[in-house]
Amino acid sequence: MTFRLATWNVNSLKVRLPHLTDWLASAKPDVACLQETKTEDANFPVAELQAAGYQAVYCGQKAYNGVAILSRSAITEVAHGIPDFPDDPRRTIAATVAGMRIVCLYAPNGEAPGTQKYAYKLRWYEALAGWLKDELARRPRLAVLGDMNVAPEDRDVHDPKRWEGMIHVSEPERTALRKVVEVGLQDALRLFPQPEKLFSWWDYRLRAFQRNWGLRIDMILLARELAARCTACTIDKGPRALERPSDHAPVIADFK
DNA sequence: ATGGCTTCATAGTGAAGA
Repeated sequence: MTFRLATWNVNSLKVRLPHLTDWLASAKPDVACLQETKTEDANFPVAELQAAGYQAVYCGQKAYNGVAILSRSAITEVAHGIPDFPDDPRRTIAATVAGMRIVCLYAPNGEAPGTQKYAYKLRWYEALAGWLKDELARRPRLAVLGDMNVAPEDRDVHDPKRWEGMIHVSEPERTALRKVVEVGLQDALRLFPQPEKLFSWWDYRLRAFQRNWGLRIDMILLARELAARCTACTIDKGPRALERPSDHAPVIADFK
């Protein structure tokens, strides 16, 4: 039996619903984690996704943030927020699907080094690492998917010199992400040989997508047991090339 | 490349994203 996990920052579920349902029909993920739904729970498109074959758990708000987990099979043990972290909870949702613990994340943007939002991003990451360490100890079949808002290495940046020290690339952010990975996770994309210049986000401006001026900030992180079963990890640039796209592309991982 | 979109909340523009 094979299994497909995916993550996609849709940048407004309302605007992107046609792209999402088309993509679900073609990519056929068993589980899809969504970020930046920007949708209050009362307005979540439950019926449309049900018609597409997916049940959903979600936690959203008006205008900003919002996360969801879609699944073809039953979703249980839903949890919101990072335990013991006094934060608005609409950046994380976790659930159990098919014996796997799925954590869906929308990491803070951070604005720029030196700002309050940047300090909050680093605090959020520290709390995340603590939570995931406990989660992994309790649930070894752990998969963490989402928009991490950090490009982990220079090869994940189209122009590292240009981006040096900037938001998404600064050393404190990279250290913060590395501490999350080091609780016992592996970056699924790097389990396999990949082409160079592989990104998951491109600025809306300046025809950045056409020029492949991007960053790899969306990822799938796997506990050892799941990494051992992972057969492929790819970034699906298809939806980014459509009219009125999300600025992010989906990341997909396959399992045997 | 030094911002030149896009979204949302609004009812003019401004905030925020990355």
